[in-house]
Amino acid sequence: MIWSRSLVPTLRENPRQAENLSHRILLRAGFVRPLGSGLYNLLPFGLRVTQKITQIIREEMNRIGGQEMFLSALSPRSLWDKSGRWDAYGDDMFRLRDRKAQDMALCPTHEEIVALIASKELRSYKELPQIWYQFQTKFRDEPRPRGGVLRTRQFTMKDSYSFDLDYEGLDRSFNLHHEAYSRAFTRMGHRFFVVEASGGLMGTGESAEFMVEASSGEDTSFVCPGCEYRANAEVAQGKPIPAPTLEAKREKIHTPGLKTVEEVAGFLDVKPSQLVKSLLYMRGGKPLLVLLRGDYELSEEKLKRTFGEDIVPATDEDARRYMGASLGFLGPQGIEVATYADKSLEGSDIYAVGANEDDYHIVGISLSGEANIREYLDLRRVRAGDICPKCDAVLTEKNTIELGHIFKLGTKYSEAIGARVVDEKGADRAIVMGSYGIGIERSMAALVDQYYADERMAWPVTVAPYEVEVISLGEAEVSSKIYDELSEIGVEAALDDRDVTPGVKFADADLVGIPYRIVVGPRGLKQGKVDIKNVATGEIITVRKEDAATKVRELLTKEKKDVGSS
RNA sequence: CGGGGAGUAGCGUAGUCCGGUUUAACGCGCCUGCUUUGGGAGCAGGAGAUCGGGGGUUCGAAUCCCCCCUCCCCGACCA
Repeated sequence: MIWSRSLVPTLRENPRQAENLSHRILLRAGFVRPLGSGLYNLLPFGLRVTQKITQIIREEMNRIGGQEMFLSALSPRSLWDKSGRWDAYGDDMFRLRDRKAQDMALCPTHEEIVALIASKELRSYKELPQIWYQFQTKFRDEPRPRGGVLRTRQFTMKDSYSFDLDYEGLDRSFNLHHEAYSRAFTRMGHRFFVVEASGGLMGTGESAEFMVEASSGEDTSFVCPGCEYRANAEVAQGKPIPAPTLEAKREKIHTPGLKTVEEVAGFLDVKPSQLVKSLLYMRGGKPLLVLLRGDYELSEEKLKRTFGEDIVPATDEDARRYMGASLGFLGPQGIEVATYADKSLEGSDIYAVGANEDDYHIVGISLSGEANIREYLDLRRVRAGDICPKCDAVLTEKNTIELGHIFKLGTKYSEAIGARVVDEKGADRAIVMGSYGIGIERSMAALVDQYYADERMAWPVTVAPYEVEVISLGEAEVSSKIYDELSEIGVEAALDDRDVTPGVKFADADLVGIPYRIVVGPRGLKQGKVDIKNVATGEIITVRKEDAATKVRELLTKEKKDVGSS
């Protein structure tokens, strides 16, 4: 790569719209350019990094027997009607109409497509298991794209799908993906960890996410410092922080207009943890009351997983009809409504609650005495400070970027689309599926978060846009000779031959992050020598100019081996 | 969708509150020439803007009023 003839549009200043680190650096280094909200163009350097990421994943997918395909990004509505996702996807799906007025979707994912292929092409259990994968542009009309390339409306995904006869087979395919992902992310240089996760729109099977800690991360993970427990905030469990027991006689108190936990607790002079939040929901036309300790938040995700997707918050009218009071003054006593409590309330019995009468609360009520609780469930969102569910350490909260997600689907899509095979007894069975995804551009951004330090980037050698950059300080002849030698021995080199001052070249090199640097300048050449710098460590070695190329290759070979084995 | 912020030359900004001395300014970048070259060079000259769009008020609008669009951040939402 000859710099003077290439497009590497670095920026001297921070672009106004870029607030988070990885976005700012990718922009300034000339890797990406925005096109619209959640839309990006990958420029040459950005493309090279994503191609290397892609190739690593491809190798690891092939290693577990994955077969690469390339599926259509455009698909007819009928397929999505079969799975119910034409409706379920809502506004997140890009839809369009063809010239014959047929509804089409720009695929946000490809379960339906692969299930269709399976339904047409797979007949017998003897053809299983199969793993199919692809690198594809996905389209999702996200409500709020953010973080540059971290969450976009069009992005590249490695998605794969496994097809097994039974759930034991699915476990094997799932584990194979777990291994492939671990190897792939390790080779890319990610310092990742794996968390328990939830499936969201995909379904309800077991799933795990591969996370990287990052300041700009938009996911929250809880990590136990004492054991191996790691979970996405959506599913994380924890033992509540113990709350002091409320010492109070039962008393009804006038609390006009006070609805929030802070207002009520402050007025009643109790701790938020001594208050019960009574949250009314409606499911299938029937009311359902959820009780929660005042200092915790409900997890909508857990609520839906426990009671079903159709559960919705009650309106004020619902509250009046079933509870006899407005939202904000509800309590668990003296009512007929089905009541469930979060486990955070188990630690104590006496609490302050809404009186089920507008503008009144009751202090000192006994849940065991007056509330008809059907079951104690895990319904709250865990907080930093909660106790690990598996040991006694205190959980810590981390901002994370989700690199990949592996997910046990089961037969949801194979049933819907009719992907079936006969088993060894000749009986017809729905194929058991799994689905697995890695966001490619996001993986690049996450690496910036991990490897940008001290005002400079240093990509891991396995994914760097180029392996070594030759900086010519007015020494065109020697520089291009070294560059040619590097190219000949198979090292990916960039030659900065521009007619600009040294400062500009060094500044751009710091942004672009090529991990090795050969500086060819008059100072060293007096002794016939050049400098080789390892950008990440800052270590500089001086070698004879004739030896520069082979020395760099040697360093690279060693480092690549280290990355692969770590 | 709720809340906040921002659109002025390729980029970063000032000017906007309080309309007119601004032919819309400054830095960087860009072009030409000379000098310079181990961390974002110096001098001289030059090009580049219908001030996000539309409408209105006014003798006069980047500046005031109305409508619209776009982008960013927080939240809701989200394989």
